[in-house]
Amino acid sequence: MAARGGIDRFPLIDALDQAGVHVTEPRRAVARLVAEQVGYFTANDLVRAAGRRRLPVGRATVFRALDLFTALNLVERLDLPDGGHAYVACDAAHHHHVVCSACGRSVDASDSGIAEVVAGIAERTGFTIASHRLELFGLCPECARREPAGTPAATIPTATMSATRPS
Amino acid sequence: MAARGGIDRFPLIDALDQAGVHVTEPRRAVARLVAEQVGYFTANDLVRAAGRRRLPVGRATVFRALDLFTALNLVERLDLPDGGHAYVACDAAHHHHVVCSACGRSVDASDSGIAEVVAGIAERTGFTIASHRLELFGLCPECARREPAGTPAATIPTATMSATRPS
DNA sequence: CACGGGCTGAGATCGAGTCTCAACAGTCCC
DNA sequence: GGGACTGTTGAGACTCGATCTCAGCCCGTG
Repeated sequence: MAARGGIDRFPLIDALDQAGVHVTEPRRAVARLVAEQVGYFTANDLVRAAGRRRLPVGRATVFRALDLFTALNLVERLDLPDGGHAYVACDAAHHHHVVCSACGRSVDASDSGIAEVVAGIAERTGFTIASHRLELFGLCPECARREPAGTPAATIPTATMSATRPS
Repeated sequence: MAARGGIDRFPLIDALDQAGVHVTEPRRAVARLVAEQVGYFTANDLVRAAGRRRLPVGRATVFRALDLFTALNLVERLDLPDGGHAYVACDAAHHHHVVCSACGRSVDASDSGIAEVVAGIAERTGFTIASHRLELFGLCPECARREPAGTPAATIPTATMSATRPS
């Protein structure tokens, strides 16, 4: 529930504009829904949310918009351990996410230092590394405080984050 | 199926044994199939392979066996860049995978250096990182030689990883 | 030998994501 | 101002990977 009720200008929408993509009403609606999500969300979450609020967006359009956002690096795709997929809104710059497996919140983490690790692995294996993905999961400060280590109360399945980027 | 003279013994099967799990014929069959795979494979690859060779394994059993193997860390689950899922057989020790996107071969890579990166991220974000996973995609030395950088892997022979999947 | 628990297979079912296609909207050109 | 064009949309059918159900079977145990 981020900035709501304001003019329809979100970073997301600005970015669409800048990317030379048509900013249509359905896309705006999806962008708004994305901006309101806390933590990660699935495509179906958006479809349901849109339906609940009678927004003018069809299911296919939600998927298309998410594809578009993903292509523009405005949202990042998560791979849940259960095989499903989810998304998180984020900056366009390449980075990784640390996902709280209790509340689902996701925080950006720069990948400082990983480049060297990747380079090292490339050298050792002889592979030409085209992209990498780093997945981190654990507990955010709040949840860690609420559930001292060891409490298996986490209801949300451990989400694994993946930011695949061409290197 | 090759070695028919004697009891089939694979590291996989030994591990099942040690884990106190029943080593049944279907599980043995799945283990054998897994051991025969080159590179990564999907659950469906195994199902098809089993069917092709008339092995006594049902679809559900393949999935169950893979779950079991995954739980025992005998097999690692990969999230392919295209959102699909695959598996690779591997050691139980923690490590990472470098996957060739042309031939599908997967090589283990020690995670030297990543621990520091993860620690740094944990410190910066305040998260308690429970686990991490790093996956690297690129070209193995052979494929890189065959397809010099820049050449789009138009004719991917075996496993396709980013484009279409054989139907 | 009888019993009980775990494992199995076949098929039904679920559900995420894709594809098709006609209709529509916004933009550009004349 | 009008017409044409291109890109977008929505509804729903469809695909296909994955899971669930459930009765039957097998193995180890007492």
